Amino acid sequence: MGITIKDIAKAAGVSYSTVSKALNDSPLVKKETKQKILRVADEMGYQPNIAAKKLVSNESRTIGVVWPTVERVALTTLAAKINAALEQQKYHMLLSINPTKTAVDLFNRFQVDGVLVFGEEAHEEIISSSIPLLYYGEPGPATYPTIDVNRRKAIQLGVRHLVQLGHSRIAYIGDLNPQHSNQREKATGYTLGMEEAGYSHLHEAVDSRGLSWQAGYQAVKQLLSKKKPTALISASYDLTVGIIRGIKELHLTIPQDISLVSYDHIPEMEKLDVPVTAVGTPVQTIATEITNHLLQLASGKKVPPAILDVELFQRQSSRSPE
DNA sequence: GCCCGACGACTTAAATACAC
DNA sequence: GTGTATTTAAGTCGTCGGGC
Repeated sequence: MGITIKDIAKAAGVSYSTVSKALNDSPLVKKETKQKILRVADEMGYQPNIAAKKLVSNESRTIGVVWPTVERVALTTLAAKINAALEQQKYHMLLSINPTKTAVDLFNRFQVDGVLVFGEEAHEEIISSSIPLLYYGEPGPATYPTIDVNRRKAIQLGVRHLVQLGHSRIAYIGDLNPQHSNQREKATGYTLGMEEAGYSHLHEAVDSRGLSWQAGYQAVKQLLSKKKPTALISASYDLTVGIIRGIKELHLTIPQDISLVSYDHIPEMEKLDVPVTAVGTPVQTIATEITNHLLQLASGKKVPPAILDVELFQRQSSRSPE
């Protein structure tokens, strides 16, 4: 059993009602008394009991997040930003790495105020929840709202950028599994971008069969053993890490021998061996939008589906072909 | 199956203590 | 007597276990 306001009341020599008021910054408690109570609470390591608060306020100020993988850097960055945004609103975040249905059931039992589902894979199970759910990425059941990045437009932007630089032999490396609709969107963006530029005949999409750095490494080796594109578009940050490694091992340089544009608009792109041109929605914007949506859902409001606009952030990895 | 009490945090109204 | 600070008591919330 942890420290309760009754323990603090006893230690501070006041009633628990006064402790409650002091902890909630009530003007009905004298400044000196309030400071003393806060000091005692701090010394005793007091942490409010979320379950008890929920009984009174009917809100836990906690958001559950169904976490698909701990391996993807872009998602880890996004989760950290969401956590920071929720903290600013005095909310807490709980992560579950259980399968979606198990995690949602668990969060229902914990009575969190809302649940964010990272839809990285197709949702075959029908999830039912009395708590508001928000899906990011892969859409969930039609009854729940979805927020996503315009992935198709992002990759199209990348193709346009490379075409404007003078590239025509532009290849794409990404997960081409038709069951993953958000990955399919990126591949469609590539196809449309190539069509728009009149380069359909140069279309070269390589299935990385996953989004890990290893997948990117294997895919780029496979591609460059047969073809010699002047530019590459990668479908994710992790793939990009593997692609850079593969290109380096083949004694090619970025961007002199091959230009590179990557999906995932995250600050980590700046820190790679070669700072990489990125397309997508800035991760901070995604985090802010997701947080706003979650808090609206938690307060009982309805939110429409949202598709976030994208941008291109040019760095050293892309330039005109030599 | 129904009722009741307990759990912890919180609110509120009423009562009390104390200084001026 | 008045005003301020604090205490007391009661009630609320959802869930669970125990007693009848």
